[in-house]
Amino acid sequence: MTASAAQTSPRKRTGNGAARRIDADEIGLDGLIGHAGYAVRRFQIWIFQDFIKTLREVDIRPTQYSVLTVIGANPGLSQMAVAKRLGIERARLVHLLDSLEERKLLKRVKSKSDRRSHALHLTAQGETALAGFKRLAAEHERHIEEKIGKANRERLLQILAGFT
Amino acid sequence: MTASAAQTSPRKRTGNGAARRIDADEIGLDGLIGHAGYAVRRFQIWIFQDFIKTLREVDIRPTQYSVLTVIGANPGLSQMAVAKRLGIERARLVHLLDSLEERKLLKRVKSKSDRRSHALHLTAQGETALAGFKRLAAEHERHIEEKIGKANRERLLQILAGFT
DNA sequence: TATTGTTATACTCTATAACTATA
DNA sequence: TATAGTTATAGAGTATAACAATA
Repeated sequence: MTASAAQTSPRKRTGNGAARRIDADEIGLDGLIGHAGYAVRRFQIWIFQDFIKTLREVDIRPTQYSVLTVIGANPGLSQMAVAKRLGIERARLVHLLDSLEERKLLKRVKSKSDRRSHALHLTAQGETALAGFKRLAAEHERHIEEKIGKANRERLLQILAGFT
Repeated sequence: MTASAAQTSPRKRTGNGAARRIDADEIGLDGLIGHAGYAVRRFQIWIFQDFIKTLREVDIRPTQYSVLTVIGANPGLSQMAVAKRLGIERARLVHLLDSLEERKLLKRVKSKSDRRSHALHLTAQGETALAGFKRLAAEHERHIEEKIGKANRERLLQILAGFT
């Protein structure tokens, strides 16, 4: 990690030293270089944008995908359990589930053992749809591989395994 | 950082098999494991929370820090240039600058060469304050090292260097 | 015509608090 | 009492569109 991030780009000579237009790639980041948080944030934005674009045809966003995947793998989970596992506020999960339920991808079933809670299940339609979402998500992962390299993606997953 | 994040927790025996309470760390993520986006997003949330906590005493958030750092390293930048460089919407930057200007950390100076634009500068007070913010930010980076290891943090920065 | 800074609107997400029905 | 789900609200943050001043 060196101190300067400035990629060289052709200097524009305008004849007016003071007013020269400065391109974004000429601007130094100074202390921001070497900040893991900044790099991770920019990378995360890139990843989400690619995910959203790749799954646009099915109108599924990253959080919706994570909710469906976890319920698919653990049928009968309560809303609290899903919220805790994914780090989503339970108040926010209510709305996420509302929209997924309206789209007939999952259903809330009254729990018999604890009548306060709902058991969450994918519908048959939801199971089928999720399989399609997963194929598109795999395509998205390949985009990441193309961007940073297969080995780097693997290494990244190893480094961050503790945060899942 | 091992492959499994599950901390073992005492199983709760209720005598009611069907209704047993499921702890968050018992829930499988299925397809989410192996998704770079999910791991990166969780990591990014952890980093931002630690940054906000570490710089709470000076009331500076990650985006504010990045704006001050870039202006400090490139005095006289226009709002458009800062917005482009950091990937912030120019409409959003207006409000960010408003609050930083109210706090006397920076000032907008009318550009003489292009009277549409403002040249951004730190105030003397802003320079001094930024030095303190940088010390706290460095402390935050050490937290990351403690969390994932020094070598892994370095490797991460290398992998993501292209996104800054 | 195009660009800079600004204002405004809508939608996503986070963070809380409070309410209800249960436990 | 405490918990699960819900509703509501406020503040970030993102995404747009439109406007005035200026290029």
